[in-house]
Amino acid sequence: MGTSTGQPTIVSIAERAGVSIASVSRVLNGVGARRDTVLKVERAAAELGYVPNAVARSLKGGRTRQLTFAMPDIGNPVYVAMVRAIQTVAKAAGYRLLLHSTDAVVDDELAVLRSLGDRTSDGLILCPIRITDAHIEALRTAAGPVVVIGSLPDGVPVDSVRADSVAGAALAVRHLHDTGRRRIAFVNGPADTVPGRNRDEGYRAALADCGLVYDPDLVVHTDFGIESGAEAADRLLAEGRPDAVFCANDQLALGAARALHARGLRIPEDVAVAGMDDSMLAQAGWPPLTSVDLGSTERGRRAAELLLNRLDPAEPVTETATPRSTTAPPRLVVRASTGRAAPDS
Amino acid sequence: MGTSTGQPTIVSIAERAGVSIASVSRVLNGVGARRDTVLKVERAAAELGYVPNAVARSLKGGRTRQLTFAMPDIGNPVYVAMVRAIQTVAKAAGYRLLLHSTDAVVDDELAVLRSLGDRTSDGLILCPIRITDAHIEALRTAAGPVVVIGSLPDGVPVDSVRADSVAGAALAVRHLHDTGRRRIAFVNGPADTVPGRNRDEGYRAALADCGLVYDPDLVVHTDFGIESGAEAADRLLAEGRPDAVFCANDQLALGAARALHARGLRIPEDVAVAGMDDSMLAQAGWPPLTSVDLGSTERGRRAAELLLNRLDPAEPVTETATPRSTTAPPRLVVRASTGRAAPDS
DNA sequence: TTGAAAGCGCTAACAG
DNA sequence: CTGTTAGCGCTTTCAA
Repeated sequence: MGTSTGQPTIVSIAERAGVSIASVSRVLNGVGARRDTVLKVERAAAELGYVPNAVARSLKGGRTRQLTFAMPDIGNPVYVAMVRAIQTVAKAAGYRLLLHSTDAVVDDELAVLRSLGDRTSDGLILCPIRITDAHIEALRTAAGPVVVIGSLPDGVPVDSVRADSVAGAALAVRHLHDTGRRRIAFVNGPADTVPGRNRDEGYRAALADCGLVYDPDLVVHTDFGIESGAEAADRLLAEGRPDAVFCANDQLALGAARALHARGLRIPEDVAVAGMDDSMLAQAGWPPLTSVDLGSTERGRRAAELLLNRLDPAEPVTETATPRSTTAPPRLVVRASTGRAAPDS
Repeated sequence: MGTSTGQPTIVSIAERAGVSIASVSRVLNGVGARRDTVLKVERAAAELGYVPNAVARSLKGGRTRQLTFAMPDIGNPVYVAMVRAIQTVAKAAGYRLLLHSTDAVVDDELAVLRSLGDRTSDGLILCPIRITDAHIEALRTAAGPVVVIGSLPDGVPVDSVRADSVAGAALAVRHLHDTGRRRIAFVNGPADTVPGRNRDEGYRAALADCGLVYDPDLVVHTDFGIESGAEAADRLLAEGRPDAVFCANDQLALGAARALHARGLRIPEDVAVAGMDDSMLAQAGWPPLTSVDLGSTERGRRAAELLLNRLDPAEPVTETATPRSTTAPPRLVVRASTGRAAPDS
């Protein structure tokens, strides 16, 4: 029965070409071989429709040429931007991208970290929603290179890429002040997350900077999402009489805009609205949303580059290697939602 | 010097536990073993922090427990919805998800199909932008199970999941007619794609159904994207005086809405706007967009299920197996952008 | 119940 | 330049 069923392997090629499997391997990898050997092997491979088995290669070589990206929720435009950037860099370097949605479940994030040990991928980019002691421990003992998108405490030997949401929030608040707003409300995300705390810090700092006082009636913490933004804005409108609403992300801002529209308030004449992330959503609404770009794309790109760099044989991961950390600068993108206030206001 | 460096393997465990690697494997796989053997092995494994090497397992078992999803552009909310659904199903079944952005490049799609032969993943979900003869050929000779999200010609032995954009477009047009519109413009995507043709078909059929005549001045073909939608709407407004604009996806609709706002036209009082896909964008704008849900999530889910079913050892892929095809029913989601026309119009 | 050994498909060291 | 062979880490006969 000659050749057995199934996919062709180097053995089938060797048989067909009448050479050894070693020669097949050499030809296929472009290592030296006699002209007619090359020809025979190439012909046999083509006739058989041979495709090298990547799994066998990985086992032998110890590398899968796969990268893993784990983030809380692929439904969030911010993570989509990251995926896109990472995929682009990975593809260019000949790596495949493995996607993991953790649904913001801590145990899931830890499981992903541990699963680095199964050698399924050569490295991991992790975007945790929160960093617990368990995270730190898992990061210390990770079985392979990891890059974290987010803020890590000092002393954790892991590369990271950060957003500067303190500065970002400040950019937005100052811009609102510059365009004449004095009662700047703030719809923030959960208070117990790193980004939440940072944005709050930026908001307060910028207020002080502009000579405005912090008014608790003008601040709401909620979870992310359009509905939450609408509810939060409703509450603020009733209590605080703001002339601007600054939101911790674009979804919240879109929700706030909806609430304003529903009340017949004009944006930006009556109330200005600004968001954060400058996701694709910022341009979706009406009026287009002023937003602070925290560099999602840039962070994804840099994270992928850092990781690939660690995978580069020239720069092996050593316990003693100093962790590298870069911060993507925020950028204010001004659109119609924060035009000048109406003169009579 | 005793145990060598690197990750622990079954060999290190065997040494430590004082048993053979076969016993280690058995214990780790829950196959019968004496009580104290089990204990010894489990202790050694725990102490060493052993994680099974998935690559070696794959080589032995011939399955990677990975699925590949290839689509044109992860930036498009429709594909994000699919990724999300696929990831959920895959995760539940113990499969990882490999993501491939083809950037709508045909050669890239074909390369992905061919790469099925490298055994990197057990199956492929492909969402092609267009189906060429080369696609058909590659699908016929695919080295593993494939599910196509899109419309395949008869006779191609591949499972597929389709959207019914003909019926979907008709739903929207009839709804616009029902709410009193009579000059219903249509901003469609490229004419040379299957979805483009289908939507056009649905539009024409529904017009006829409603007793309206097809007016070329009310139809524009463009590519997808917010800007394109705005430009198209501008052109239509100048030439056709429509009282409704139906768009082939939500991005176009958002663009159209922007153009209307910019001209001071009210939505829906002066002009109604409807989109397609019912993506997250539909709820982002103001007013919230009426949109036809073509079942992106549903299609992703079904595609993943079909694929997993083919991977199930009980139902092996046979050349003679009849390809299965399901169609996700469209659903009209009515929101404020298509409220009744102003009585005086 | 256990151990020895074969083998998944490939690469690379070593002889010839 | 070419063939033989060992081995990547694991599962799975086959004997003992």
